Parts: sequence; C-alpha cells; structure tokens
Amino acid sequence: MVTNRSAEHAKATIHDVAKLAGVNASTVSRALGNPGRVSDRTRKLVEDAAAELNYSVNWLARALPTGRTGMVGLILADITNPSYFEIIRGAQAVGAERGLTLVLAESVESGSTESLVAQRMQSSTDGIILASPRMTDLDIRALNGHKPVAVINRFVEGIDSVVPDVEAGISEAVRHLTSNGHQKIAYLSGPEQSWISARRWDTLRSASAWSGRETQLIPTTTPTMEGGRRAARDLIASGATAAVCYNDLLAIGLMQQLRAAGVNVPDDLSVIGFDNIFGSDFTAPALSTIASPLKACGAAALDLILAALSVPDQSRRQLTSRGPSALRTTLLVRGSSGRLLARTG
Amino acid sequence: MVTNRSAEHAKATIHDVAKLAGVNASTVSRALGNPGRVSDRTRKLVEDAAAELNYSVNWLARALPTGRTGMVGLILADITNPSYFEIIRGAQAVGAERGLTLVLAESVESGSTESLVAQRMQSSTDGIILASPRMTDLDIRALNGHKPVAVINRFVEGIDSVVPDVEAGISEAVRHLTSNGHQKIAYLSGPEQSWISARRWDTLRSASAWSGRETQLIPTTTPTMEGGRRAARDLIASGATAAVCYNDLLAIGLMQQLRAAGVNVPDDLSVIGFDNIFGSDFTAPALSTIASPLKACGAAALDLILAALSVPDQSRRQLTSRGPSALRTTLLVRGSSGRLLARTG
DNA sequence: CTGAAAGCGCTTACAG
DNA sequence: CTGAAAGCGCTTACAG
Repeated sequence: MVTNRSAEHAKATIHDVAKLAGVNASTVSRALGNPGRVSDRTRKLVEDAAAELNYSVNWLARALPTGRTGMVGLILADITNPSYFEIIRGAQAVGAERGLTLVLAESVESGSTESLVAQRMQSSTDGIILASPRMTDLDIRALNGHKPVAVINRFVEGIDSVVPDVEAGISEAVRHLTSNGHQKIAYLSGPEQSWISARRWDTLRSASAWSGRETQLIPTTTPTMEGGRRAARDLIASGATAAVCYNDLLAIGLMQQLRAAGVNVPDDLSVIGFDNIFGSDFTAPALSTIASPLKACGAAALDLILAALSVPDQSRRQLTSRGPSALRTTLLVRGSSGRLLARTG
Repeated sequence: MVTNRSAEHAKATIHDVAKLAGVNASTVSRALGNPGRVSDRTRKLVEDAAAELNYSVNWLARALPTGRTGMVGLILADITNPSYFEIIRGAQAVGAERGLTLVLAESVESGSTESLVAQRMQSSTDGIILASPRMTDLDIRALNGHKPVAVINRFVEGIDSVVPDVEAGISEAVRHLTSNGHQKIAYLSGPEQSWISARRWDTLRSASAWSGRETQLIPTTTPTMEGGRRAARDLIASGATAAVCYNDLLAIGLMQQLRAAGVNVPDDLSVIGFDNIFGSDFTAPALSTIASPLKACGAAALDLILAALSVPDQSRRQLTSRGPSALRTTLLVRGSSGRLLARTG
C-alpha cells in the first residue's frame, strides 16, 4: 500500500471565508464567534462560505490573542499506575463537558522533571492539575503565578487543593483490625516526597494509638507491585499481624510474595490497600482496601481550574470533607483482612 | 486558607529579553533557537538576560509561524478501558523521549464524536493517533489531509497503520483448545464498528474450521465486564465448551457470571481473553489470554507520526508482522482454559 | 553576525 | 452592523 498525502487545498483560513462571503475578516470572526453582533444576513453568508470551504477555526491561532487555549494539563507521577486512571477519567469527563481537552504528562516520580514538564506545559494550557505532586510547595506556588494550578492529594498553602478525607477510611480500618484481634499494625509507606503518604501514616498512627495498638512503619522502594513484593520480608520480621499499604499496587505485590513465603492471608496476616483500583477485587483473596474517590477528585480539580479561570485573582479553595461527602474515603472489607487465626499469640 | 494569585510580573516575552540584552528581538529568537547563527558574545548576553527575566518560550506563539505544536493527539474509544493504558504508555514514552507531549481524547465508542474530536484536535497537534478507531475509512482519510494520522488496530488504505498480527495468538489458542478436547468454540464479539474484532472473529473461524472445529459468534452489547456478564446466558445456551473473547474485560465479566451460574471454569468451560490487561492474572482462576503488544503498538504509532513529520508527503507504511517480531500476539495459558471435565460428551 | 519587516491565523477595541 | 488597524509572541527570509 502506497499513497501520498498531498498538499491538497491548504487549510482554509478566515480570510478565504471572508473573500468568498464578500465581507471583512473581522466580520467572519464575529459571525462565527459572537453571533448576535452581526446581522442575520451576513451571518448566513459567512456560515455558508465557511461550510463550502470546510473551514474550521485554528485553535492555536485563536489562543494567541485571547489567551485561552482550551486545554488543561494533567501531570501524573506515573502513567503506569492504575490509581491515576480514575483521576484521568474524572477530569476528562468534566473537561469534555466544558469543551476543554486534557493534555497528559508524567513526572516519573521525580520532582525536578515534574517541574520541567509543568513549565513546558504552561504556555499551551489554561491551567494545570498536579496529581500527587512530587515537586516542592515553593515550585508549585511559582507555577501558580501565571496560570491557575490545582493539586490533588496534597495541601499547598495558597493553591487550590483537593484532598480526600483519609481519616474516615483509616479509622474504619483500624476499628476493623482491632475488633479482629490485631495488636500491631504496619504501614507500607509510599514515596518519600509523597505528602499524602505521610498524611496516611500519621493518621494511621494516631488512630491506632488511640485504640492502644502498636504500629510500625515499613519503608518501600517504589509504590508498585514490585515494591510490595520486596517489602514482604521486613513486614514478616516486624511481627505485625496486619498491614495497611500506601496503595493497592503495594498491597497486591505484598500478597503475592506472602503467598510465595507460605504466609496465609488473612489467617496469618491481614492486608489492606488504598485506592480501590481496577482489579483489586480480582485477587484471591479479594483485596480489602480504603477506597479513595479518585474520579471525584479529578473532576473537582478540573472544576477548580474552571472556577479560577472564570473568576481570576480570587482566593483559593481547598476541597476536602469531613462527614458524608463525595470526597470521603471508606473501607471496603473484602477477603484479605479479618480475624487472626494461625499466629494469634 | 485564603491567598491571592496576583497578576505579578506578566510573563516575560522575547522583547523584554531583547531590551535587557540590548539587541533585537529577532536576535533573541536566533540566540535561543539556533545557537550558532549568532556570535558567542551576544548569545551569552541573551542567555543571561533570559535567565534574569526567567524567560521561557511561549510554545503556542512559536507554533503559529513554524506550524509545529510539539503535541500529538491520541484518541481512544474509551478511557475507562485498561486495554488502552499500555498504548498510552507506549506512545507517551517515545513522545517524552522526542520532546512531544500527548493530548488525550475519547470517542466514547462513537464514530461521529470521534470525528468531531479529531477535527478539533487537528489545529493544535502535529499529528493524530487513532487507537481502535470507530470512524469510517473515508473520514480517516479526510483527516489525514492536513496532518499525519496513524491508526492502531486497523488497516486503512493510504494511512499509516499498526496492527498486531492476530493470527499467531489465535492459532495457538485454537490448537490449545482442540488439543484439550473442545469441539465447539464461541467468540464473544466486540463493537460492530471494530475492524479488529471482525478480524479476530474471521481468524478464529478459519483456524477452527481448519482443525475441523465448530464455531459460533455470540454478540455482546458493550466490550466491558458488564457486557461479558450479560453474554453468559447466550454462551451457555450455545453449547460451546470454550469461549474466546474480544477483550479481557469481556472475559473477566463472563467468568464472574459463569461462576454465579454455577458453571466451573475451566472444568465446564474454558475462557480465553484478549490483550493481557493489568489485573488479568489476578482473577481466580487466572485468565488465559492472547497477549497483544499494546505498548509496542503505541510506540510504533508515534514513530510513524514522527517519520511522517520528518519526511512529509511520503508514502504511508503499514506495520504488522508475520513471524517473530515486536508486534506478534501470543497465547498466555493460565488457569481459565484447559481440558474439558464435567460436560464432556 | 544582526536589524527591520512581514507574516503565522486569529480577536477586539475603535471609528464610522 | 461592519471595516481597517493593531496586536497576541514568535520566526524567518531579506538586506546590510
């Protein structure tokens, strides 16, 4: 198969339409953009000419004078990680609805490349959403200088933030574990630069302390299944009978390695994940997890950008929730957590 | 928390840099863009000024005269579907490497909205990748008029196409099933407009016929887990003892419903999926599936765009492969398929 | 090597 | 209601 994509008719511009319709280019612009600021007759004329020439606006060119690109950037730490898919979906859904398209980029878990990518995106987007940012508060605030920025899973002073309420889900989890006889709870942590991981750990620790339970931090190398597998040894050595993980990927990898090591879940050890990602209910046993309203977070972040765009120089909001709300986390008890059997001591 | 995002210093332009450096704007442009076409001394001058003003190029403005936006569009049928994640990853990876960023959009399985979205994207991207397109060949060719287009999972005459070789995986699957005693094989189909689904069905049918096996098409409503659940009844009624599914989502949903109906997989019925998506090995039993090199497809598509961009008006290529190659499909036998036990008869 | 000019495709006050 | 002009921030022949 051999074909040529010839130059054909170069794309029609506003001037071609103007010539065909017998009006000025500025009139074409108005007829197409602000109908109502033009007579019905000329609007019809222009529309017909545009249709005949198969004209469609050049969004890039429009963006230069207006300053509006119609795109919003979404930067993720790792495109591979299914936790982000729901965030993408949520943002994409409200974006599509409001005529905005998403521009995707990835920081590969690095604060500096995140900074770079964000800077590059800045000129071609109307705003940027940072999902689980790895860059410093300072850099984030600097970014916010020219175009609105919204962050997910982190509070940054002066920046629109959407953070699900972790407390609800974590205290449910602690209650669930304590009522099932667990005395020592481990936390498989996320990346060092992750604000939300620190937050989850703090919350878990205080909730456990409040119930008189011991707790231990188990560091991990990466927030992936591989990271979970590698942390299994430390977990077993810790003597904890339950593990709450920074995310489901860690939890799933952990379960794989535990099984390989002959540790039964949940009889010997309870495992609880975070996020309720796609597939977390496929595992055997199905993974208990603290569901995070990821989709709602994505949607909320886009809403914040939209709001900042329509009312510029306004005070920033921070979205989260106490009590029943779209942004609460909740515990999903499935098969991987429960009463301690084998190693009760 | 209340802060204001003040106007601050409006973003520095090339003219600000020019003034500070004491040169003409065109010189700044050259110094920053084509170093070498400028004296070392002025280059240094310009660079210092740019650094002092924290100047960074406006990509939008640059795109207008050059015609290069630095973005490539990727249109998916359904962002929700994990099958696409690897395509995104593959494209994203080579994009990042070559300084291109991905713009994402979704057609929600509709040819007409796909067309619309593609048209809108056209002006702000250097090229467009259609992953499993739902639009007509005609529309795709029209799209290709101005900017390069590449399609994945479909052959379109005159358009760069990347299609994994389905035959390898499907004939492996048929061999696997026949050697395990299956006489009748069903195919749970994908969307009507899906070229690749038709292709898979054709291939399955002829491979089965060649082995003297019967085959039957089972239509589905949507290529999702829900669609798989809904197709279970028809499958059971069909009398087939093995089902090959258009994708893993269908297969996983199907397995859920079969279990609910008391049908044992794989003893009563073998199930084989397509794609090897994330989580397909979490199921119990783990899903046998025909792995598609999705990531390689995404990367290949981006490569084709890049090639078309660097050598314009060239003849189009169609990537696929016979024999050992990055674009072959292969059968992954896991727990959901095997020898017929219960209903052998 | 560098400056001045024209232009990329659009929008938007400003007159009339 | 409509036209002519200026401008968005950049690039790139064209002179010199």
